[in-house]
Amino acid sequence: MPSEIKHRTLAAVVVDRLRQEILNGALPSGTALRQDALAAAYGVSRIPVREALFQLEAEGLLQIVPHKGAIVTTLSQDEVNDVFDLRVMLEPRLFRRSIPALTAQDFAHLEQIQEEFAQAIRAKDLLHWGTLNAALHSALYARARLPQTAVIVAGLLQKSDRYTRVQLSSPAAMKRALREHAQLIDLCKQGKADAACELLALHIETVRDDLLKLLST
Amino acid sequence: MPSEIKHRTLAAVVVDRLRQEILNGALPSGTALRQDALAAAYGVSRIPVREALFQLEAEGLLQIVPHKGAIVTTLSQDEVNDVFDLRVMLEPRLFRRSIPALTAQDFAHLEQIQEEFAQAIRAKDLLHWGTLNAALHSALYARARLPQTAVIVAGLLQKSDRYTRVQLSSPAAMKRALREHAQLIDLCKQGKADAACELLALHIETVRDDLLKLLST
DNA sequence: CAATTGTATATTGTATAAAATATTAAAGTC
DNA sequence: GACTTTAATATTTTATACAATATACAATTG
Repeated sequence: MPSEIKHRTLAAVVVDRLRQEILNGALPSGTALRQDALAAAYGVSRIPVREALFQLEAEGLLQIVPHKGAIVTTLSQDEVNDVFDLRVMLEPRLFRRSIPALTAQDFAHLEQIQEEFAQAIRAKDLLHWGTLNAALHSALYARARLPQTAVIVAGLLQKSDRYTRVQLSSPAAMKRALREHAQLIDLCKQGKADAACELLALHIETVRDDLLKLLST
Repeated sequence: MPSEIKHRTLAAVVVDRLRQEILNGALPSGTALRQDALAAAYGVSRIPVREALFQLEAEGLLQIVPHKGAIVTTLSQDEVNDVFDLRVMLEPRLFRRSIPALTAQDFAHLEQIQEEFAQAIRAKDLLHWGTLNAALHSALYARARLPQTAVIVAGLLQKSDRYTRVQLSSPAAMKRALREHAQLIDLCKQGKADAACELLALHIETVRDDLLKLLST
């Protein structure tokens, strides 16, 4: 049964696969997840499936009702607004503390993500686009040394990702994000923290507005 | 089985009891939790214990290392600062949206918590003090209709509670909190949102400063 | 003697099976 | 016919048993 080389726990493997399917939209909002079916699909018993479900509930992707089951959650328009408002508040705070401490290695990492980003756009690979977007934002905040905030923002990025990757497939929007990310990195290198943070807030609000425009139609 | 009146799932019962013990300080930071021992102590099998551990890890109270075990986490002084900074940013936002929508029933609930609060102070019952403090803050934000923020703040309140209830046992600090809570409720009733939010931020910062003073000595 | 390798033990991770609970359908009563 | 009760079924929850992994320590080798 062990198909992979890595010795991670099965529960962790199931978490990753289930999360991927939810974020992809393969398991849309409202889908009821039956432990038996998931266990059979992944070729494991129900114990690691249960543990995966609990973790994903903690991440906010599912809601578990005792003795009834797990369903994939949905975010209302108000909740989407809430998520992006929080991002506008929290991400610049991380960014400002991170900028002066970013190393050459960090910038190399950022450039690498940007490269993959551009490739994903060329290949119209919108599945990975969301993940890369979250990775780039996280990389910008790598040196913030605010672990509590970082964990919260990582969760918000994931929730955003779930919507942007499904809705925001327009090449124009993706290219604009790429351009703005490049500007953010440039401003970092120049140490222009104020301008960078201001642009970051605008960047997040731009994505939010694009998303809300699509959701309202 | 020391089961309660209601038949919740055993995992949920274990979660509550373990969390209580961690917040109380009965299980101090760094304590290694062995599944077998916990199962024996609570008279259940290891399955609900495991699920409880996973949930508490998601809450940030434990860290689980695969195949090694779970240990009770600790918060550095920087992390405590981070938590309180987040509270200062997020709680007034909830408060402002909640104030105009608070009902007479909400105020009755607040008064009730205040009464229990005062009783806890008189009885020097500092174990419940932290829980009541979190309950009162949450009640202030009951009508904010920002579910994502509410979940995050609830987590922050719990993390704060873990420290304030152990360290901040001074009757003077508790009485000051009681007085400031009363002022907050009064300002709400008068609809003075700006003043209320300003006082709330000061209130949180006051608790933070008291706590840091104790931690530094 | 230092380092490494092998073995014993303890602990966690997973599978299988039994118990508890909710849902559905049918039967009976008014 | 509508409503309640009750049996049947499906699903979740928990317990027990087994497998995998890590840790500690002894044994071996250079």
